[in-house]
Amino acid sequence: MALIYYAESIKAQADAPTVPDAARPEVAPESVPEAAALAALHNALATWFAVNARDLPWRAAECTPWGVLVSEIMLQQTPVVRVLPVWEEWLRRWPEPSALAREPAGEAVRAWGRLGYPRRALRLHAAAVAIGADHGGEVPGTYPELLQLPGVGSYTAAAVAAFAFGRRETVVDTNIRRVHARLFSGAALPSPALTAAEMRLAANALPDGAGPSVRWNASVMELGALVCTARSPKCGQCPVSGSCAWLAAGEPPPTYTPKGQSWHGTDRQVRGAVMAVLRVAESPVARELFQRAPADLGFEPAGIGIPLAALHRLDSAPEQLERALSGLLSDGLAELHPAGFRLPA
DNA sequence: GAAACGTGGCA
DNA sequence: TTGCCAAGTTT
Repeated sequence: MALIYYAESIKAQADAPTVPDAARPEVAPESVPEAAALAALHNALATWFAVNARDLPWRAAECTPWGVLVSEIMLQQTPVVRVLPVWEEWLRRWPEPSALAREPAGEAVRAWGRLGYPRRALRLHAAAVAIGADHGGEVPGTYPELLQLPGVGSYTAAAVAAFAFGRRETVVDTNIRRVHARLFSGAALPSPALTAAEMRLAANALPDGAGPSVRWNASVMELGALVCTARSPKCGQCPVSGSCAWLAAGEPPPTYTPKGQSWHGTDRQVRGAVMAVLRVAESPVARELFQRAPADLGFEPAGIGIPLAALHRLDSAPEQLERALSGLLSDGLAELHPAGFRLPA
């Protein structure tokens, strides 16, 4: 499968600068290497990427911008291996934005399956509707246009403009942040929140020219995913370990401890369990079914079964269930039908 | 700027 | 087993 990043004819060649000169600080806390050393890094990673890049379907030359957009939304906070089968099914079922826009939003949520953060499915559906209304059914190709779409933030807008349209953009995701932190800044991990200094650093590291910049963005991201990983990085396999500030500094430990996301016993867990029920339910689910164990009902609710039992094993307090249900309603992930709760129709 | 938002695999 | 972590966005 040919990767788009090697194609001679990148779809667009826009070279808009991503950071205005006025935004640059007098002194950057960390900076990229001088031009010759930076060019050597560009070449080293391009060579490494040509050999080691994963053969992902959204990187294929024949993948449409819509396919890239769907992949980028699905990949937000979600590992590649879990996205792959769902992405294939979505693109088979909805090969273009208009196909998805014609469906009820609830179908998008149902097809989202267990990818997590189901509001992404809702927003992707809304994005498909907006693409039909504002862009003639074609995924827009510029950063500001993409940024207007629901569920598309600064990372996704830059990624789609770069990887689907071949534009020179400052793409900064968690992988790129980590590689930059180690390679340029000598830190084990990036700061908890993305800073303006990081964006300047990333913009300064970008090679000139659309094609090289796309290749650089993709290869740094891939290096972070495969080699320069958060835990136990494989520095022995790293093509730029000789230039790594973190290695040169003796691999200092992180200067902060990330706060873990709590899960057990949270409203979030209850929301997830309720959504698991609604996704498999064949008809609206009465509130009573959420509150009483299936065994106590004296019958097996049609087409629900195991997810409902899982919900009851949580044994959440009534007010917690209530918070979850009302939250899902206000988020548009569920709606209240006379017969009970269901996915949005 | 902090907090909320799913899910499952791995150490 | 518990906690970390994964191609972030929104409020």
